Amino acid sequence: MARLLSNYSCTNDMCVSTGKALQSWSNEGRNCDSECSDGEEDFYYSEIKLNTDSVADGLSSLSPASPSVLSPPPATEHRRTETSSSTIGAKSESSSSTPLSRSAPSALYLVHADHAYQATAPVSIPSTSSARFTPSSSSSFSISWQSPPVTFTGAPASPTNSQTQGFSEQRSQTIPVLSSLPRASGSLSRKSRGEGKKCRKVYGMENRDMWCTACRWKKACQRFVD
DNA sequence: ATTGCCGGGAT
DNA sequence: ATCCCGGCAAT
Repeated sequence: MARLLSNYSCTNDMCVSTGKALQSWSNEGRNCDSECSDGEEDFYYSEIKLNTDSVADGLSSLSPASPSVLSPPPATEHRRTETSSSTIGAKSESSSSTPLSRSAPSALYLVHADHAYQATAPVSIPSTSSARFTPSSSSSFSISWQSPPVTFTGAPASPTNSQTQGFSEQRSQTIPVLSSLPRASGSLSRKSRGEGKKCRKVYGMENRDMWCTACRWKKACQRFVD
């Protein structure tokens, strides 16, 4: 984590802020929370689908120098561009959008991490894709997360086609179900506290910048609501 | 030891 | 209002 931070903030000289490296980092990560809180999931999901394919492709052909596929500038740009439009806009932009960033190890690492989470979390949702997207094969990359975040929320009635559906849709479906039936299962209701995995567990400490706002603030998680 | 989150503090 | 952490309970 330490190295991550150091790489992260000081990679470009945008860490002008004195000791607030960590903070600026987390903020920089994604600030579109107020507006994207809802579209957030959507955004992720779509990106994921796309990335999954890209990754797969990249893996199969994996050219030594094909960042265009593995680390699509748009994706990265998406997250950072807006943020910096106020003060460090010029700075960060120039440093992050320049070809240099692509060759910069830190940048690469960063991108990898991003993809890792993006690819893993959602990827584990579908059961079919996992067949060809085995963890072992992905290990060649840098993905090493826990598997399936999703789950039993709809376990009893899992058959729901929550595969192609939008994330938000899936949720709206899941919630009602959850509130209407599973609450009473005596055997299964043995979880008094941490119901499912929350942002922290799913994304991990190193990706703190993609937790839901509440989780970042140590408040009750609002993404994986119980 | 880790995780989720209340209560409270800082801006 | 936004952002974060100390510290606790539950695990």
